[in-house]
Amino acid sequence: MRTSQYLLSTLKETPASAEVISHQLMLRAGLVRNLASGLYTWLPTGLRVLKKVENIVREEIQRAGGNEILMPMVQPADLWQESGRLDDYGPELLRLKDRHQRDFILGPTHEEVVTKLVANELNSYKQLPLTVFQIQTKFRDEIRPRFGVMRGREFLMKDAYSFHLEDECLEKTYQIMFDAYCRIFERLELNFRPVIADTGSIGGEKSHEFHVLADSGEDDIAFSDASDFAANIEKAEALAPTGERGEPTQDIEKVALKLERLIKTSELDVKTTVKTLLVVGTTEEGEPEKIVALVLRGDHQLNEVKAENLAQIASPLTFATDEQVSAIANCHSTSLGPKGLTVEVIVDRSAAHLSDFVCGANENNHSFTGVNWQRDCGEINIQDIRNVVAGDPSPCGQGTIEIKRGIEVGHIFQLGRKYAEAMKCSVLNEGGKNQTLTMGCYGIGVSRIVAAAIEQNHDKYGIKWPKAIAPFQVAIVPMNMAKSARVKETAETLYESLLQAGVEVLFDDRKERPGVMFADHELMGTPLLVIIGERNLDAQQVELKNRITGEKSLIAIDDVMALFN
RNA sequence: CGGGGUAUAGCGCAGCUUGGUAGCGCGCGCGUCUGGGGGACGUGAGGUCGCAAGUUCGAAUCUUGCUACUCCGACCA
Repeated sequence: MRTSQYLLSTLKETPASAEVISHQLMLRAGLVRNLASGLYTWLPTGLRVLKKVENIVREEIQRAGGNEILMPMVQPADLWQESGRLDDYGPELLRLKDRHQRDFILGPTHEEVVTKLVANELNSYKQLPLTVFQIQTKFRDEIRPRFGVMRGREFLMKDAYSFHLEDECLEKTYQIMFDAYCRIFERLELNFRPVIADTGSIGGEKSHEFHVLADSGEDDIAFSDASDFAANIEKAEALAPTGERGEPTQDIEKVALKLERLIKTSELDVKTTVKTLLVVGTTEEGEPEKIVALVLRGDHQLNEVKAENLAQIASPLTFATDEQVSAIANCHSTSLGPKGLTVEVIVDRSAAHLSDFVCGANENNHSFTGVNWQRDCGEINIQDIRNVVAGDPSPCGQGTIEIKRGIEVGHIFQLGRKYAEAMKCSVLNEGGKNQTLTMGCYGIGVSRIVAAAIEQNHDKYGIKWPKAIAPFQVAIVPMNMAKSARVKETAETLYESLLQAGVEVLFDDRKERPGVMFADHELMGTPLLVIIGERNLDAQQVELKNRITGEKSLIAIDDVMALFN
């Protein structure tokens, strides 16, 4: 490709709307342009990268036994009614009507369609196991699109689905996919970690997320410093403190200060206090709303996913209103404490291990000191409801927890029979009886990977693409070609040879000054520049510059082609 | 959806407080010089100041309403 024919579209200045580095560089290097919130046009350079990522994903999923298919993006709402997700999925699901007023949705994922397909196509256990996948545009009406293509509303996703008669077989395919995912991210040269994950709205039993480590990531990942253990903080278990809880040594005493003031004004260690949160509990139909108290050590944070997963607590997690708080405790939420509450009290393991602790007194601006669970608070339910923090013992039993930020680029699930049952997806088994299938599903955010790769590979000059996904392998940068017939001829000849050899080459044939060309190619992250100038032509040499290492070297013109064999 | 911010040329911004000829830098066109790191000089093109209504002799500027974008929280590949 010649730059004179190419939509280069680089920007010297950073657009004000871009916050994270990958978004800034994607705009500056001319990879994408914004159309509306969360919607992006891919320009030639961006599309080249996107296609390369897509192809690596495709190759590895095919190698893992996947059959590529393509399902419609527009799906009948009936299908989602059948699986029960039409109501469950919420406003993220974009709903639309056709000219006959029939209800449709824009596909955020394809469990329904694929399960229906397989239910129709497969009759016998002999056809199992089966894995199908597609690489296709998804639409999710995100509450807050941000960070460019990192969280767009429309995005390119690889979604694979596997079908099995028995769970053991699903386990095997799950492992094959897990390995395929590792190979994909290794080929992309990304610094990634598979982590134990919550299954979220897709549902199911076992799940791993694949995270690219980057400070701009939106998830917290908990790692062990001594083993392979890694989990999304949503799912990382906080172990109960070891040893026996201390015996009460103090009498309970009321202090005329709220907890917050007490911590600020005295030597009181926040780790000897507990905080109490009131949330909405689950109720049977017709019952009045129920409130549940959650108690955590003062320095710990509530893990909302863990709380939601408890049977007593309504999902999504909802905090009690000020009115509900005063109805139950006759005080502000800042003076709540577990002693004397009439609602169910769920206490985090660490809070439950305290003795002689300090808490709110359920009376405005008053606290208790010297409180003890058994003696003062009666029946409590002990659960793991907090976020792990750096320094906690790892739940795997080895080492301590470290926390890093990650970008979720892949997620694999063992779905089990949830969708197969709802969509009546079954085959005849060896005994000639109908048997419902069990399923796995495996997603990769293809467009998000492009942004994640930039987050991990850039410097002050621009993008430093991993080799496998650079938009061009090499750029030819002639010095003052307009004035030097020799430079022009050398550049043209080399360009033709590279094209012949099937090398992805960008020939910068613009009448630009060298600085402009260098800046553009460094911004775009082309891994190798071949610089052709009068200076070296007498010796029949050209200069090579490596974008990643910054190394420059001279090489004989005749040896350039050998670099690409 | 809640809470902030912004909207003036392709991009980055000033002007608005105190109403009166729409500006700067980059980019873009043309010309000359220059030619190994976003060069210089000259000369041009490009804007119904987000939209609508109001106040006023007069609105980018004041008032009201709307819309879009964006940042912080809940959702997720």
